[in-house]
Order: sequence, then C-alpha cells, then structure tokens
Amino acid sequence: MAAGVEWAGLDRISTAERVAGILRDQIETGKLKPGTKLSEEEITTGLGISRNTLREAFRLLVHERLLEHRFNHGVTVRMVGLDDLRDLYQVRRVIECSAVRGVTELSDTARTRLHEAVLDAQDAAKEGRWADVGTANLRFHQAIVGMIGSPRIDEVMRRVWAELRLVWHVLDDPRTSFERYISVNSELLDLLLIGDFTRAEKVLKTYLTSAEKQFVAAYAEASHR
Amino acid sequence: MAAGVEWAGLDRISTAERVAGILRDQIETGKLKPGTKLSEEEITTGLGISRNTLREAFRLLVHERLLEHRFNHGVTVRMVGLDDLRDLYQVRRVIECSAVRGVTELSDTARTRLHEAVLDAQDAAKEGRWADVGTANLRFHQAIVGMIGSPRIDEVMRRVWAELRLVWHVLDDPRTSFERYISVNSELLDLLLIGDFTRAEKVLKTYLTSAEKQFVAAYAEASHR
DNA sequence: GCATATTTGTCCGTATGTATA
DNA sequence: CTATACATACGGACAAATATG
Repeated sequence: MAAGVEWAGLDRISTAERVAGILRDQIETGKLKPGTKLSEEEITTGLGISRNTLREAFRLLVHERLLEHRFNHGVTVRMVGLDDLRDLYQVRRVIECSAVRGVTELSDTARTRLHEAVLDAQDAAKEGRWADVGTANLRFHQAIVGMIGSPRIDEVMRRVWAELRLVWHVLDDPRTSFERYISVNSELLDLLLIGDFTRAEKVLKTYLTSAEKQFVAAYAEASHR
Repeated sequence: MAAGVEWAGLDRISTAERVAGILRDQIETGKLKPGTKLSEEEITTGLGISRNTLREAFRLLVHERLLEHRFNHGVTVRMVGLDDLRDLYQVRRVIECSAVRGVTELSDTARTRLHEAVLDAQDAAKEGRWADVGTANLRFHQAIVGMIGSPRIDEVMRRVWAELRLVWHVLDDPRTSFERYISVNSELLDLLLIGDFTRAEKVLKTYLTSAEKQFVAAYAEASHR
C-alpha cells in the first residue's frame, strides 16, 4: 500500500468483508433476487479477487441468512420459506411487544426517534416514495426495539429485518402494505405519548399478527407462481 | 463412496466445524480461559490442519462470540465485560418472561422437559455434582424458552448461555449460586403446573434480576483481582 | 530508537472428491 | 461415460504489522 490515506488502524476491513458488503447491498436493495445463483467464477473475475476470499465472504452472508448454501449446487440468494416468515413475525411479536410492555417512561431519544420516523413516513407517502415509507417504518420499529436498550437484541432484530426485506422484494407491492404502517405507527406513537403502554402493546400485537397473516397469504400465492 | 456406514450423506461436517467443535468444547469446559491467545501455528501443527481451515474455524467461533478478533493481533478467548453480563441478563429477562407470559396451556413436552430438569437438578445436588446441577438448570430454562416454539429465539438463547458459561468459569463458585436454582425452578414448575402464569412470570423476573445483581457483584470483584 | 524474528492478513494454485448435465 | 462446476482442504508466497532483543 503506497502513501495512502491510511485508515486509522481500527476500522480496517478485510477483503472478504468488503466483498460481503457489496453483495449484501445488492441483495438488500433487491438487485439480486431470491433464488439467484451466484457463480463463483463470475464474481471472482468481476471483482478481481480469489475464490478463497469469495468463499469467506459467502460464509459471512450465509451466517446472516442472506445466502443459502445448497450442497453442491453452489450459493444462491436465500429464499425465505413460509415457516421462516411465520417465525420472523413470532420473533417480532415477542421482542417488540416486550419492548413496549417494558417501558416505564418514554425517553427523549425514543420519543424523537419515533416521532421523526412517523413524520418521514407521512412525507414520503405524500410524494409516493414508497421505498422511503418502508425505511421510515423500519426506523420506527427499530426505535421501539431500541427502547429495551440491549445491543444483542438490536442485532438480532437487524437480522430479522434483513430477512424480511427478502420477502418484501418478492412481493413488490409496496403501496398497499406500506400504507397501513403509517396509521398504525402514528396510533402507536400517540398511545406511547400518553403513556398507555398496555393498550399500545395490544395494538402492536394485533397489527403484527394481522400483518403476518397478510404476508403469509400473499407470499404463498407469489411463491407457487 | 463405497457401501460406507460412515456419515449418512447429509450430516457430513466440515473440518473447520470439527475444529470449531474442539475449541468450543475447550472453552466451554474452561480449559481455555478468557483472555488466552490462540496461536495459529500452535493449533495448526497440533491438530494437523492448514491455516486456512483453522481461520475458518476461528471465524465461526468469533461469530458465536466465544472468540475475539483484533486485527493483526489474532484471536483470543472472549472476555465478557460487565456491560455484556448485564445485557445477557436483560436478554434472558425479555425472552424468558415473554415465554412464560405467552403460555396459554402447558404442552406435554414442555411439562415433561421441565419436570425432568428439576428432578435431575435435585438428584445431582444430593450427590454434590454441582456441574450437573448447572446443566440441569440450563435445560430447565431452555425448556422455558422452547415454549415459544421459535427456532430463531432458541438459537439466540443458545448463544446467550454459551456466553454466560464464560462468566461462570471465571467465578468458579458453583455451589452457592447453583443451589438457588433448585428451589426457584421447582417453584416455577409448580406455578406453571397450576396455571398461574402471571405469578410465574413475576417470580422468574425477580429471580433473574437478583441473579444478575449477584453475578455482577461477584464478577466485578473477580475481574480486578 | 533500531534491526530482526515472528505472527498475521491476504491471496494463489492445486489436489481430491462429488454431483450434475 | 465424460465434461463441467463446485466443495473442501492443503501448502506456499509475500506484504504488513507486531513483538523482541
């Protein structure tokens, strides 16, 4: 390495992780669709890296459940099954409801994060930026989980949402599903602001259960097509 | 492959995972103590494997938070900090309490698993097998978490307990802490059997909070010695 | 502070076995 | 059966960072 900018030691990143980052991005933005086969040769020559390094990147993403490793069939972008989808919502119910239930007092940071997420979603909806509605909704629920204040739980949920994005990209009907988020989230925010945590938990749980049903139905139909 | 009984095709395991298993065992049984540096050369020659393979095993264990990786410094057995310890108990509170709270009816499998764990712990305690008391206690709480029925949550909790074992090995005072488990667990079992889930949740939460306090205090003292 | 040895990070080429077209 | 593509594992090379005398 010549007289480079020299990264300050700490945040140096391995090649494998950089490659994993590139692929992760392509998957999360939907450029690489579930089921797509990733050819070793194509990527190694395309990125100018060795097979060994690529395999390490693959391993990282398989651990994040973004890629699937079928035995001698190579690596493919993960296809989330119906069982997985149900489990993902089960995890959301357990964690998010627990977060709301455990609140004693809404912290300032939580309040602003929730508030901003709701406003952003409304703005985005007005202008028809449905993808932005989705990310704002994500931030809203991340803020809810963040109220627990547990790094480990935050990390688990990041993975859950990464998996759910795979589902959303298969559905590609952002509008109908994302519009519901807005009203539910602002209702939740109101309940949290007035301190009615019990009712907030109920609303959240009901919403998550019905969202699960909706997605399971839509996903089941989309899958066998 | 000829008519081999050997591995039945599907559950073939990679060398990296086998090596990871060996190291995991050494860590979980306390033979490799937190802070120990793992030399690549030593292990590759000791186990007769290549560096690449070992590094893959390292990667797996780093992912499980049993090993720590500092760039250009290699890997060491993870040292759990006080913040981590508190977070681990926070995760237990959220998940385990949610599991108890969410029960509508105790399933047969859950009942037998809980019952057996309590009996095993009592037997082991009578004979002074404190390590076995610990594993029986672990099985009890795994059974509680299992009531949720979520593979992802089960996996998360397996990791949580693996991290907690690192703490317990630093403390090495099994008796005083494990004796409490027995009475609390059998009380919990009774409450679950009579269907008083609300009270069971309270007992569990109280226990976990007090256990956290106890361990944090003991760990803080053990650390700066 | 300096020179040297050791360790780690990265990447490559290859060998063997297996599954698929 | 052959050719192809992939999985796995090994050993080696070389640069960069670190430890050591």
